[in-house]
Amino acid sequence: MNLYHLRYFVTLAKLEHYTKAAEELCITQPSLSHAISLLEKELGVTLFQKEGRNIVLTKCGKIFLEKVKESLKILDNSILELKSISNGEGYIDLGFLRTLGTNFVPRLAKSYIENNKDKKINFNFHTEATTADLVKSLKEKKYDMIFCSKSEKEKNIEFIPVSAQKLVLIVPSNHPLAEYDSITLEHTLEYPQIVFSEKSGLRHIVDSLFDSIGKKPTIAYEIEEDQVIAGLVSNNFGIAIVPYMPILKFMDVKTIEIVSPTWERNFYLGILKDKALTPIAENFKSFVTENYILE
Amino acid sequence: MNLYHLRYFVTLAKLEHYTKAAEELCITQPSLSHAISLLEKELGVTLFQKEGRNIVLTKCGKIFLEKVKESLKILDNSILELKSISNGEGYIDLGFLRTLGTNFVPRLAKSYIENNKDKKINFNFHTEATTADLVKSLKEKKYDMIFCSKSEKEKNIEFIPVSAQKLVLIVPSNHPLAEYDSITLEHTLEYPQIVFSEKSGLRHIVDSLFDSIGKKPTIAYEIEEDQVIAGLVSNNFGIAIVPYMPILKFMDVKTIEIVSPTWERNFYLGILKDKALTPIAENFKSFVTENYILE
DNA sequence: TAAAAATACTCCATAGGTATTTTAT
DNA sequence: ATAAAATACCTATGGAGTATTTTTA
Repeated sequence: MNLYHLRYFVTLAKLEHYTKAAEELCITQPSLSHAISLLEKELGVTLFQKEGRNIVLTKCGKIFLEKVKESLKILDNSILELKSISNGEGYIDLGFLRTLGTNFVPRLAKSYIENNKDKKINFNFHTEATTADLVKSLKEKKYDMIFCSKSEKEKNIEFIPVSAQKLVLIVPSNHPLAEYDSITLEHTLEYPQIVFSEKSGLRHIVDSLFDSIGKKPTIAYEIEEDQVIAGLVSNNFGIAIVPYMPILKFMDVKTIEIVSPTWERNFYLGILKDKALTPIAENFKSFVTENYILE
Repeated sequence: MNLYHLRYFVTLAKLEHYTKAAEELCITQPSLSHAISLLEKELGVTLFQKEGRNIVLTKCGKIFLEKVKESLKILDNSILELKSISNGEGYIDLGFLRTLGTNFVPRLAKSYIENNKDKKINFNFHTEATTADLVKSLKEKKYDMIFCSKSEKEKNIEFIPVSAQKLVLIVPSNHPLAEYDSITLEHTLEYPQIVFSEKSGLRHIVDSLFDSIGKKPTIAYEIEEDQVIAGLVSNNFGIAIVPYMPILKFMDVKTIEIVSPTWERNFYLGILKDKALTPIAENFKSFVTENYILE
């Protein structure tokens, strides 16, 4: 038996005519005749019988036809899928730190999809709390690649620097601090602050920065979303310490660099060195390395 | 691509080891290696990658594996089914007159199944009201064969005589009529009779027999089941006219031939002359022709 | 007699084999 | 040094072709 023979069978069953089927299959009538008789011999049943000078499917032929069609359909769909994958379509399993999920990753994915509008591309987004967790999952092949911090000890993961995330102070544009371009954390203490809610990983980071200078800010509001915080700041609800994000340029807030204590978080694209990437993952990697912007 | 290649792929995916997989497949390692690389070339993606000195499935390999397994399972099951059919297993689509469904067909089918206990055999029973209907369906290939009356005009149907069904009178063994071996319908009139209920096709037949002599019997009971009628007769509830059936020999009733008016119904096994029968249908035909009993 | 399928044979593509090299532990 | 896979090359099976015969409307 042979895949071609099965396809011959399906076509012959459809047309119930050797000469026409052979023509459609681009083979000769005797070849088709021979192929089908081999199939019948192997199965031990007759699939077609003569009726006058034509042929018709037998009962066994009908039983077989149903299943062969079903089986070939699954196979052919899968082949098509793989061919589309080889053409750079398909999906990427992307793992990343939750903190990158609000801004960096969505923007990057959107931009990649827009740069490949002709292709069917999907992302499966997976977030985890720590780089260690991400690295573990990456090694288990759960993800094609991850966005995370650098882990020096992982020798078989390639870490490509992608983006540095800094903390900045944002204040309303009419605020007394708005005249500064840089500032120390100490100077923020006299104004009520809008901070990230306890749920956010960033809350912990900002808290420990204040701990490092042995002070606590006055909390005006606790909010989850960074953009909402920026919105409140621009409307005079307080000042806030947030990760730098491009959208701040377009909002009515003053963005001020924090010079002491400094905090900077560098992010990397992590890929298993010896793992064969799918074409789409390879493309995405190229896209990221060619377009990564250290803001 | 090739069915063998797909099977090679599944085995290799299972073992993730060329040498072992080649051994299990009874081919050499380079042949397997070559076959898989052909498959990869055709699909345009890599299915396996080296990991140390061994190999593992890639993401594409996993996607493909699922579908190939699914597809081959359907195909292999169907091949097995056809092989079992070629071995005389499977099912027979049997059409017959409703009147034969109470006795003749069930007994015959049961007997055939018992004669082929080693094989998985099933009957799909289909009843229709008239021989004309059955013949129509047979020609439409709805049935493998039918049990019906003879239709002389159907030249491309083979009618094999199978069983002649006669009407007989049954009376309790201590009944006055029990001394006779044959009788006319006229002589039954003076005793109350157990007759088939209106639902039964036989009621109509018996009624028209009485019509032909211009009389009506005294009805004691109306019953659907022929065996129940025989049971009532043996227990002195009345006498009855029923089709002859072998079980009467083993019941406490006297069976008396009706000599006037006579009624006999001959049944035939009808098979399309130019239709290829499945092995099981062929077997069943032989069984019927070798064992048909004209009682 | 003409249309269709089956049969007989011939040939070449390719699946699979043998020998060897490359790669990684 | 050894286990594993890849590569190069060769052989032979069987799938498909050509020519012809058989079947039936």
